[in-house]
Amino acid sequence: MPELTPSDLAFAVADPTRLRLLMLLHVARRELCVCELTASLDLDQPKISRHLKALRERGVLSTRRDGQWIHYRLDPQLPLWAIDVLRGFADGTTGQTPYVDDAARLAHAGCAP
Amino acid sequence: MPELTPSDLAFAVADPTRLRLLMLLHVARRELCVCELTASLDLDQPKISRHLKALRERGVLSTRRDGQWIHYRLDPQLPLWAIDVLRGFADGTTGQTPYVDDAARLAHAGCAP
DNA sequence: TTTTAATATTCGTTTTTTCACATATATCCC
DNA sequence: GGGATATATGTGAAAAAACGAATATTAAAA
Repeated sequence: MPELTPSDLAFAVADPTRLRLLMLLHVARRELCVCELTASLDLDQPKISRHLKALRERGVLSTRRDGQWIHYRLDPQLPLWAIDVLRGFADGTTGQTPYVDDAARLAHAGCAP
Repeated sequence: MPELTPSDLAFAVADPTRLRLLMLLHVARRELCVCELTASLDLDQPKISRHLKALRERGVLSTRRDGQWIHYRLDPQLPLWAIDVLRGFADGTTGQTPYVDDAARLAHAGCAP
């Protein structure tokens, strides 16, 4: 587990797709599988997987395997300052496009185990 | 003045030099001129100016001309969520390299008007 | 054991971003 | 006006990042 640096988190949020993933995981307040994330953002699966890998490698997300599903969540060991940063971004994105629509699609995504 | 979006702020912090500039302005809690910023980060002036321009164009920083000096500060109209994000990053960088050294050099930078 | 579903990775390309270096602008002071 | 200081910008080249499409891996189910 690499130590999370501010630059790591900055890189994490700098890409639009990664920011959407993080905001969705933050507002959902639970782990989500790749198919839920793919359905919510309405993007192709390899693209989602590649960004998830970048987030996991830098220690922002952690995973749990459950059969053929892999569940992603915000790393439970995130330092407090990182949680504060994510909450700040969440405040800035509430009510905005495309984050609202992502959350709406998640509510109807019927692919989880 | 463009509206600051979360993606704008994410881009702002994503580059190491820009993050150092923002952290320095945040901890200094006052406007700083380009020569102070250049001396504190110990980087060449065109590089600093270029990053400052990017930050100003996206609404993160604002400027005040004072003769031949141009003073940069965190835009006083930053939304609350953006201030929270910057404070989070500031918490994550306190005591770390190179941010500590930047602040130390600022204390001895004798170039301001 | 073949098939199906979920997820990950490889590869070559394109786009984006950053950089160094030179030069330009602007202001002040003489 | 001419020199000195502070700051900004123009220009390619180099580096980094993201991409689409095809394919590989893994586990469950039939």
